[in-house]
Amino acid sequence: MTRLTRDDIVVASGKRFATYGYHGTSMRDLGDDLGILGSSIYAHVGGKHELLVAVVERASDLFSASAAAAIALGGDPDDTLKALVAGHIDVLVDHAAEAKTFLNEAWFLEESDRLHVIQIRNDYEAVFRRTIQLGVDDGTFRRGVDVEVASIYILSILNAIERWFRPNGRLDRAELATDMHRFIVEGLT
Amino acid sequence: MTRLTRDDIVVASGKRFATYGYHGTSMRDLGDDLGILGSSIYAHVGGKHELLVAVVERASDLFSASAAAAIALGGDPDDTLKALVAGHIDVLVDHAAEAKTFLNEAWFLEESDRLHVIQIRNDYEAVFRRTIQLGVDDGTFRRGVDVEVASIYILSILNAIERWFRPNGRLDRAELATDMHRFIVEGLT
DNA sequence: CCTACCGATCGGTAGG
DNA sequence: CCTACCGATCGGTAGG
Repeated sequence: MTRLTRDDIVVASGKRFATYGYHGTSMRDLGDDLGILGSSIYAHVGGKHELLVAVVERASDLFSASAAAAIALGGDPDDTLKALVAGHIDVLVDHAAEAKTFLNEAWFLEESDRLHVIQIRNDYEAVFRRTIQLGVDDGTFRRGVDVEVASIYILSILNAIERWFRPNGRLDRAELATDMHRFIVEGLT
Repeated sequence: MTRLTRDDIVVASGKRFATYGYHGTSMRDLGDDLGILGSSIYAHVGGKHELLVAVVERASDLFSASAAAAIALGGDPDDTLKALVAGHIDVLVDHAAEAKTFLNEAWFLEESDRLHVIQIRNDYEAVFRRTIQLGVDDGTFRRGVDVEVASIYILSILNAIERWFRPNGRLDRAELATDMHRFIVEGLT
């Protein structure tokens, strides 16, 4: 047994926060997961809230990087949309705990940290909005689409993945991305 | 000041649970909201978990009633879908606290209550699945739609409403229902 | 519904 | 990272 790093503790925090919530997790619970005492965690971090900040920050970095990568790919608006959908799924599947904590527990951050997260989420959503707007402008998507609301619908479908998708289920992530993109573009008809 | 009823306490619990979560709510917080002591709540209920059960039960009754009403309306699958969407929006808007608690905190119910809620959610989702399947069968919706996944997408969009929709915002609930139905049926194109 | 509590657990600290 | 704690708060109860 080698010594734990701050990273180990942040990873374990993410798992606990994702499953039981920030308020449903005690420092002693966390210590149990790590094989140390709850009080020993304070050798690595200043407090419980700092762990929430660290977990949420990881997730927001991943989402931001995904959006940047989708833009960097180039292509028409529909290509960008495809990349945004696949990238979002990747983050949710590969970093489920951090993403769940980001989506569900960020509300419990202290004021300034919470505002910062809202800012990052808004920047991320703006990439979706701009992509759809470009698609409406060039005729890829239909005129009259409410760009703002459509972006929310798309992100709603994407974010809900953490509530039902299991990597070893009937669909793999590539099939999910394809099916979801088709639903977003064509709907039920 | 007249005496409080059990109902008053359940309503206040829903609001607290929706905003701060079950674990983020103490009996003393609840008492403060109601103008009584936390310990006085035990004159009306057996325990904190009982309040969560009561709040979640209200929401599940409302969702079940909405699905039953949509079915009772009759009409073709697309009419039923419209009614399901509008009914779900009504529950989320008119009973926001209970619905949020149902969607986000039911996980913290005790085993048997949690399984019961999962059963009710599954029955509710089954109404969506059957409606879409009927639409695929009669040609209203396209062949090849993954009925199970499409139902999840639709419910994802619907459930996320509690995270962004404000009744006094740019859209009213009728506009939202119309826009959402169109997005579900036609997508972006 | 309040008074007056209870034991358990919470986040966190001093010192090693 | 542990020992040995701390004050605060938790869900809950007995008795009125």
